[in-house]
Amino acid sequence: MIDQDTAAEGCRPGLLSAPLDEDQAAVLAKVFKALGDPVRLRLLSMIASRAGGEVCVCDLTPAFDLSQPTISHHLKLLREAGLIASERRGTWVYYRLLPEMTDRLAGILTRPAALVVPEPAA
Amino acid sequence: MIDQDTAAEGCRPGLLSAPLDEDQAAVLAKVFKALGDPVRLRLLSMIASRAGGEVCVCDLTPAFDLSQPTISHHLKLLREAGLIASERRGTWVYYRLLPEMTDRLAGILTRPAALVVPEPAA
DNA sequence: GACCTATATTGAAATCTGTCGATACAACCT
DNA sequence: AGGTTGTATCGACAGATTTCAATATAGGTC
Repeated sequence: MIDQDTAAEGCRPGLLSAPLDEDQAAVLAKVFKALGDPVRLRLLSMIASRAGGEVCVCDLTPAFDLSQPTISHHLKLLREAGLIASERRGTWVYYRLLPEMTDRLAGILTRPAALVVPEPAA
Repeated sequence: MIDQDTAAEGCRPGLLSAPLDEDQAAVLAKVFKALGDPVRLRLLSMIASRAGGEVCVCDLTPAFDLSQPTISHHLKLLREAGLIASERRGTWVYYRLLPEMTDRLAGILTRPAALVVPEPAA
């Protein structure tokens, strides 16, 4: 499980403005690795784009040509990466996006404004 | 090598607004997989944050406790993911960021504005 | 309790990935 | 041409990842 507060310490300069140290790189790599699989990307997008903000596992599993344990495994990896959270209600388990993590990744991949236009204005 | 134009087709709704289809997921997963390694993340951030926009491989290799072929392999994966490009000048090879790809990823991970505040304003 | 359904965990097989040493290639310099 | 240096490719190996079938667990119903 990835600690939300250490995934990109403090001021978070981002990937693109300063070299990452080894610890930052190790934590970030786990999150990107979780995104580095087509099944998990589709699961995440199905969860994130669902209107109510929640999806039942029972709606996710049949969308793939994969066994139920395999889907469960991928969901676990997304959960351990801090990208989604789950809640059991009765027999069913519902997953929802943790937007803090995707927001953080988006920020990390965003160029500092000063670098977007490399030409000095004259 | 990932084609820049198919990495996220046309209007690019992003991960978070609509379910990805299998093809989009496969292409995107390759890019995220390239980011899913601490060595490659550090390489990318060293390249992206370098003032002149370019880094010589000869400056990258000694920054790691890894063999020269290993660094070369990681650079190749980042290149094939469309994240960086290389140019040979004389004996040395220089790598630079392709900001189109990181921009695209940042966009894909950014929530549509309508979803940022899920509470309707009353 | 016994039974059923939904989800998670376990254990094993096949494949993929990160790493290295050895070697090839490219460009420069005598 | 021959030698030296920087970078890429090859082949091999250890460890990780993806997947499944089998089983376990949680919660519901009868």
